[in-house]
Amino acid sequence: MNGLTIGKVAHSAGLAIDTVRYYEREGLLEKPARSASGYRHYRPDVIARLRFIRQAKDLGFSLSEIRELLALKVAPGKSCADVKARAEAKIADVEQRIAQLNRMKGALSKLATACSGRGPTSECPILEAMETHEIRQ
Amino acid sequence: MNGLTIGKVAHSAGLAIDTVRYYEREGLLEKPARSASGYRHYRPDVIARLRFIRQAKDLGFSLSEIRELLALKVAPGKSCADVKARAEAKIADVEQRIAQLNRMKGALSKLATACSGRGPTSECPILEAMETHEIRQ
DNA sequence: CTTGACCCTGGAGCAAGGTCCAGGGTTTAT
DNA sequence: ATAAACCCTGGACCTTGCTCCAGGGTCAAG
Repeated sequence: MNGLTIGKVAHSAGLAIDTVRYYEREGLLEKPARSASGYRHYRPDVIARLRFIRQAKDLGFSLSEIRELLALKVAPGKSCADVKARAEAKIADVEQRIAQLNRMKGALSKLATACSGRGPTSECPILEAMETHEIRQ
Repeated sequence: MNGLTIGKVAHSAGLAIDTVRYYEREGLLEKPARSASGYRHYRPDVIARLRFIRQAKDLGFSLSEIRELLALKVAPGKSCADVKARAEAKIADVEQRIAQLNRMKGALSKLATACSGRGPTSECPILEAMETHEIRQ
């Protein structure tokens, strides 16, 4: 057995083996080939996929949102307009998140510089950010 | 009873009443005043606080991270350098997230324009983003 | 040819973050 | 003065996203 076993891909992606099997069950990963003895055998590109999943999760996407992101691909020929529309919706969502994070960053910077300054600063500048716009509808 | 009851603040923040009580138990919200009959009675600024919590959660912060963010305030006089250091650490984290999201956005844009073009596009351009850098340590 | 490191399945268990009663008071509109 | 709409507490229950066995094969090194 000289290929990519589950232990190897899990390790390269920084995940537990059980997590990889869990993602397979949840449909985030397609079922891999099996060796004669039943061992899972992966193609090298699943590692990138697993890393993507991990990072998207850290960014606050749920597994079903990630499933949708991964499903967005140009299946040559059909439903092209549909793919485009969905991609654009995701882009809008991502932009909202970025905007929120920028507001939060602004508040944090204000807080960080408040110390050096002298005047009284607002009790909790964090709350001044994020006042407008919503995420996820 | 003409003040802000739990139902009113929950509704204005877009949360369920039970969730507001839950946040109180978890220490994200300080205990409000009570009416003679035991009803919670809030000051108007909790609404901003609740909205902040909701949005930070949507951005992928856990309740304990949010608790830390809310605790960052200039307590006049002491531990100022400490507050500053913690704020700067949060800023770095936020910047990482923004960078990740920008990469994801780039991949999505590529995907959205791929349709209009003609050449064969990579099977799943999403995976090309996010290749580098980690979030949360 | 055995010992240790891996892999398999199925299912229980767990932490976070809510959500939902039951059972019982309070307020307000009519 | 009574129904409808709220609020209270305490505790059970639920969904997500893992994580951890038990019980049993497989593979590589010495």
